Amino acid sequence: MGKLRENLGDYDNCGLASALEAMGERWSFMILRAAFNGLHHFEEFQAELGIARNILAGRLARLVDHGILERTALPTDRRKVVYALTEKGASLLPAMVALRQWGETWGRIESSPTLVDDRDELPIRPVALHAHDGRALRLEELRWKRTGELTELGGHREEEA
Amino acid sequence: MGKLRENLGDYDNCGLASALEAMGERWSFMILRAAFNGLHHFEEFQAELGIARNILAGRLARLVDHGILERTALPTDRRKVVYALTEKGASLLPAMVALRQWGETWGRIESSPTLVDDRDELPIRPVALHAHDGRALRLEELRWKRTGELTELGGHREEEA
DNA sequence: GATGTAGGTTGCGAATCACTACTTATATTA
DNA sequence: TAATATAAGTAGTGATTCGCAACCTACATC
Repeated sequence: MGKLRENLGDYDNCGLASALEAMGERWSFMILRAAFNGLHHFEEFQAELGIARNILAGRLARLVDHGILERTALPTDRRKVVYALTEKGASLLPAMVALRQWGETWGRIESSPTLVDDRDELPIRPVALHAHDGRALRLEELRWKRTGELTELGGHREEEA
Repeated sequence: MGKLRENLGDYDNCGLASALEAMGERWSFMILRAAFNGLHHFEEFQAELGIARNILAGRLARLVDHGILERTALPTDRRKVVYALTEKGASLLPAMVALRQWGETWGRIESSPTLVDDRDELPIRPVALHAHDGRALRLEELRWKRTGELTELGGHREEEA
């Protein structure tokens, strides 16, 4: 078996590291969740999450820096600042929901509100991986394709004894 | 070891907070990614990620505590320890891939290897949210349903000025 | 003008991270 | 068998970040 692997920790080449660079800090995902739930103001986030104010200020600034939130001063009340999800921020929804579903499935979560389709109020499907034709894919059915080479994913490598 | 920090909110008994409790620390997702890529040993993780040894030891112990990795001593070489993904750990794949895809889409990632269907080597679909019948859902088509009540998601609240 | 509100910043102790050296147990080699 | 190498950690040490509370500034309201 080839020893070809991805170069982990290489920020230039790894989307996961890049995502974590923006979202990997403590509270970032909870802030995003609050934003998805319609919160827009510093004091709202602070009250809802119970996060320390300096930490919240730092996180919001970072999320704005990364283009996940957009910061706008409200013209009707110049004290107020609106933090709104950008398209980039909103596109984190599948990742966030996948994480949330995982937590619900495996954690001791009692009764969380469920994400439902607005049209029929039926719960959405669990987030899963799908082939180009829509088939659901399991771990064993996946590979990395790296410009001509193939690497097994999730497989066991022999111990070189 | 364990939780010296306060828990993230207990935000509505939220699955997201629960997931972050297990996976929210620095390096956890990168370790998981390495595990998905077939790494099994302490030294492999350490060399690949360049993470400090004490931090790695702590993270691995935590992931084992949370049932994401399973720790087994290798009988053929009693120095070696195998860290393997559990079912719970493996079920983080959609969340991880969603994060990764987001990072690839929005970051300045050059050329990552692509996840492909093992059967036809075609790239998998971007992770997305789907209704019970398989329709793709956008943010505007979603609501929280909370045992009887409905909460708008992503909507604007009125400024109570 | 006085008071309240929104969105921060500052200081400081506690907790965590990261770098390096050390340890312990096992395996391999001479 | 002794010497050396390997695997998986621990321990000591600073640097960094977190979290709490108090404070500050601009604006709005009374």
